[in-house]
Amino acid sequence: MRADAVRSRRRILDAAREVFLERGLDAPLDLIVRRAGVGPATLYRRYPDREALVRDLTGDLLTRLESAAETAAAVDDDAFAAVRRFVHAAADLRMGAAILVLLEGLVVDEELVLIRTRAANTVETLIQAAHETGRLRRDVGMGDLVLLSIRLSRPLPGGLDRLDPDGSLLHRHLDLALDGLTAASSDEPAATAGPGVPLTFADLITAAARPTTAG
Amino acid sequence: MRADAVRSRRRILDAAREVFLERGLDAPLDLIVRRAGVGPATLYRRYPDREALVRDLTGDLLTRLESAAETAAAVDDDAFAAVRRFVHAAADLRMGAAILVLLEGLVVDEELVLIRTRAANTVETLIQAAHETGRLRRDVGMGDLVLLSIRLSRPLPGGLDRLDPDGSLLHRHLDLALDGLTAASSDEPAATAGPGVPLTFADLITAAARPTTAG
DNA sequence: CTTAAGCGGAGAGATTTTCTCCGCTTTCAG
DNA sequence: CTGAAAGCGGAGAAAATCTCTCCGCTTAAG
Repeated sequence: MRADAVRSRRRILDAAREVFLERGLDAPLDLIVRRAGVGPATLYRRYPDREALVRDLTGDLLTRLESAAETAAAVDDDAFAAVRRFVHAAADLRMGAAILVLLEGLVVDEELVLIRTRAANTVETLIQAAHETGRLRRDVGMGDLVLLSIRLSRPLPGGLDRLDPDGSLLHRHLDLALDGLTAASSDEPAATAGPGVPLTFADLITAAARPTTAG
Repeated sequence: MRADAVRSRRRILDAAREVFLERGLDAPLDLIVRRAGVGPATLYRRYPDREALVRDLTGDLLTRLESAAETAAAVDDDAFAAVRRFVHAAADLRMGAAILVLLEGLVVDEELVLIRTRAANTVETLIQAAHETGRLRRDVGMGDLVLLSIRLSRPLPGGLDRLDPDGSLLHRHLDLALDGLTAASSDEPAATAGPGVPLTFADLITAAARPTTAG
């Protein structure tokens, strides 16, 4: 693959992630083209249709996500610290794009499902370990963490993103929120949230699966 | 005002809030019409242009928001509980719409600014009281709370909203996150987030103000 | 029961979006 | 350095979407 082609692909993928997050998966490709600073032909040449683009973007993000999970598991001794690291990394990748895109029902691709499963397993292991150390609330599951990461890292409308040009506010808010997910110790009055049911990754997938076959 | 007109207005306003949150302030009015289940003429008859709609929506939400703040202040003895109640109420109203709309630069209307200021003052009082009880972290300001409420209550793309048909998950996550905003007591190991600077409401306004006069 | 206010659908006109053709530029192997 | 193949961007036609109005029917309220 030629060097300039690689560059274009990266630009398009980055732009697509932002635009899809801001405007939804059916945003005009035109916007992506403009944000990427490439000509329309460059996009259409590589991706014959919208789905091809979505597929490539998903694969890209999932791969990076999985490697983030592995890094987190390898670097931190403490399981909760590893979870924390992973959530931050996921937010940096704007995992929301991967998830929403992945689950919009477009992807039946076996290879992607494989990557997804592998990433999910790695993270699940991390979370179980954190549960066992007692630092992570038992009623907080992977679904909760994923949702948290999606919500806090999603681009905001109305220029509010200017509040956080370098992402430091995002990470600060993530840290604060993560503190709310720690298990209450016996004498800690802070945790006022009642007990609940952990949200699993499978819950997310089920929810996002288009009700195509239903009815 | 005739009863069916009142009903139409309510439908349109509710639909507009959702659509603006999902697609941004320049979403097609057509979508709003469709979601509201009314004819296009019904919208255009009441609102000659987009701005009129935005203005009415903003006023509606801000008024309700202010009354939520007052209720919270009146009902709860504990200041932190009042803040908590207010944040939940704000999320129910999808405050995000009010804020984004307010701040997208459209509103120069004196009346709206007045309502906004009144609402902000009420909330600010609540927050200061919560700071003084020592239960709310000093480095968490109104801007942080507003942002949190916006982020957690914003509609999600890709069918993920099906996870939470009745809003209970939203409130659960809010509670968890709010627990992260409590002040660390001397022997509490949970709060790992380092100290930071509180985000004020003014910060939000400044950030969102369109750089119209700039340049 | 009258009457005026309000409603929704059809659709013309304007705008936006998709997608391709083609001449110019960049990469890279030899 | 040079040639050839791969890649690029802009212009713009065709299709799709969006805006906004006219008008005959329905509903509310006195």
